[in-house]
Amino acid sequence: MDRVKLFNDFLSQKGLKSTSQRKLILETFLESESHYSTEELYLKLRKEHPRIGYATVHRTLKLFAECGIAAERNFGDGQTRFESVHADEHHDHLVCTNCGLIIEFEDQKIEELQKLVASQHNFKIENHRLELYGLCEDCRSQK
Amino acid sequence: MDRVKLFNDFLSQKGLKSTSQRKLILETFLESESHYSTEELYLKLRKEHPRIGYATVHRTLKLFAECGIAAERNFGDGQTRFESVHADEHHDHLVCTNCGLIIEFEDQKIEELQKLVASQHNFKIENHRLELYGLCEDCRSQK
DNA sequence: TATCTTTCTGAAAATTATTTTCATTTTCTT
DNA sequence: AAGAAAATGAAAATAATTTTCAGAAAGATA
Ligand SMILES: [Mn+2]
Ligand SMILES: [Mn+2]
Ligand SMILES: [Zn+2]
Ligand SMILES: [Zn+2]
Repeated sequence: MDRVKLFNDFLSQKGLKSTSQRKLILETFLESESHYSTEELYLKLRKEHPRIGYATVHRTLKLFAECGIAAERNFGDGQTRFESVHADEHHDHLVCTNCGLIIEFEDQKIEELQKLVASQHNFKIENHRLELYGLCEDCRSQK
Repeated sequence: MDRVKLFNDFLSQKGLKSTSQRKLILETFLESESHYSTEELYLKLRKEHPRIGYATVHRTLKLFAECGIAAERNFGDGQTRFESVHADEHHDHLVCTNCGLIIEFEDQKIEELQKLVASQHNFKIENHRLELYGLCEDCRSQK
């Protein structure tokens, strides 16, 4: 896997150490394409590895973000979430306010229009967030 | 002022009371078009009204949001901000990551494309947030 | 391999924004 | 004016995140 190598390179470049915990956390993080909060990943890990510490999980997720293999997200539920980043890909989110479902999308026209808006204000965009909150297909029909 | 009436109607409809603090906080909140955190508004109020309590300011801002005359925003600095809402208007934000400047914009094409994305996923949008982070004109030239 | 230095870990404490509690005060209805 | 209901402000509680710190582990060096 490529992101495992990216992380290992990041660690050695920073003089940080490769530990069993970091390997485990990265492996589990990459296993699913979830948008994990620290709490959620910690609880998942603890099932198989009861000795793991919350602080270690959190610190490691922050390292992933610093390294660039993960991105921090906030969907307004008061918890920072981390999602795996795929090389140079970008996407935005549809978030179901009823069941929490997260759908990813990318719309090139919207991206272009954002750049246009920024240039109209002499603004240099570093990053952006676009989130559409509402009801997903299932939750709509259940009403 | 219209939003003063809106808030008073909201209070009486909910069986809540009109107090000197609520009047003062609303008046000060409406005075400027800022994006206030509780802390910021509290500090501003305290200069003239040292007896005002932080909790009262915060509770009142939440009431404004519930009433619909204010909206809660999060620009990623860890503080919830409140801004005055103008009837049925909507806007998104450019946020300077260097000086904190906030520029408001509305782009009808982007809004349309958002609806299109949502409909492609059978998603019913309730609300959305679009924030473009980067450097404002001044901060760009100072680099 | 043994030793040494540095970093890491996990538990607990600290921090920070927000929310709640509660005794007292204020509003506003009889 | 009296009573009921709600509001206030200070302090405590809560919750997510971050930091501290003593002991453990990694990995460089001899
Ligand atoms: Mn995502
Ligand atoms: Mn605004
Ligand atoms: Zn749903
Ligand atoms: Zn700026």
